[in-house]
Amino acid sequence: MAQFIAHCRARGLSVTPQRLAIYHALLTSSQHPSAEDIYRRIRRQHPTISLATVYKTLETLEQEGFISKVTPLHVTARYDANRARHHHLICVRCQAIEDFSTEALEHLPLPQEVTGSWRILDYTVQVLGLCRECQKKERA
Amino acid sequence: MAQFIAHCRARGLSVTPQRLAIYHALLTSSQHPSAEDIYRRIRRQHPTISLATVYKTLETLEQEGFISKVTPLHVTARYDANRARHHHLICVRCQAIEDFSTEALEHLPLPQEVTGSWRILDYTVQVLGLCRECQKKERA
DNA sequence: GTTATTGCAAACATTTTGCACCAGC
DNA sequence: GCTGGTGCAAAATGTTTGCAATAAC
Repeated sequence: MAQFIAHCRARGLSVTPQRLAIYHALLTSSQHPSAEDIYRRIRRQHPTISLATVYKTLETLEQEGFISKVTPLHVTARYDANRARHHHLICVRCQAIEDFSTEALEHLPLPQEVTGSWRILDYTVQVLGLCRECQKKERA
Repeated sequence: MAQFIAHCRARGLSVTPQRLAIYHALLTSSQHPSAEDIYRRIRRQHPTISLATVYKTLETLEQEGFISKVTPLHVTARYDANRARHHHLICVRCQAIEDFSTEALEHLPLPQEVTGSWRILDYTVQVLGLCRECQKKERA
């Protein structure tokens, strides 16, 4: 948390009670809360905080590399009729999704602690990166 | 497509032009369209179709196992302050998300065709399954 | 004092629902 | 004819934006 404050100072970001509370809520939660979850939790200490502030702060924290969205895709659902196991390349810039599949990822070694308690139905690898087009645009 | 029709008949699902068009649009698209994309594409042939029908049909197709959502998480964004590489166990029943990490998944062998054209920034494995609690409830 | 942040309200986008009409079986 | 599907409109949900008041620096 001291490191967080130092980082904010260094980057010219105000250190506000709201910002600290939001970051603290995320740090001390193991349940991948939604913006709404965080909002409800924080409201006890900060009764006037607004959901919009939570969203804005989460965006800032993500830009600064402190947190990440667990749903890296754009919010809108995307559908797929490809029924074979395959993985996704997701362009972080233009949101394009490309399939790939490879024998090398057919039988991932999931640890015993996972297979012991969960019943596994399926898995996919989500690779984040820049597609060929967006690499060009980044250089421009 | 013939197999699709046969499956619908066997399951007591009506074979409607709209349903066929939606499934066809998905089959012949490699770009993981959204509901809106499908809607716009189909409207040329079916000018009276509604977006609600597209959504309802997509849900049916998913239940029947013909398609899947590329965003398997619930629509709301979930956040994470864990900065180390880790993977997600997602319960398909209660939406819980649990982290796990293992040395075995630290350096996944991505194929040359991927690393050759995309600039890879990160990846995570998304495992879908039933958590311990929901396994119990399923049996009940 | 200046700049960034907050909190409100309103807008926006996506998805779901209720219901009357219609089509498939 | 019965059942399930469609299409419309309205509601619900999640997220973003504009802006004036306020707090951090």
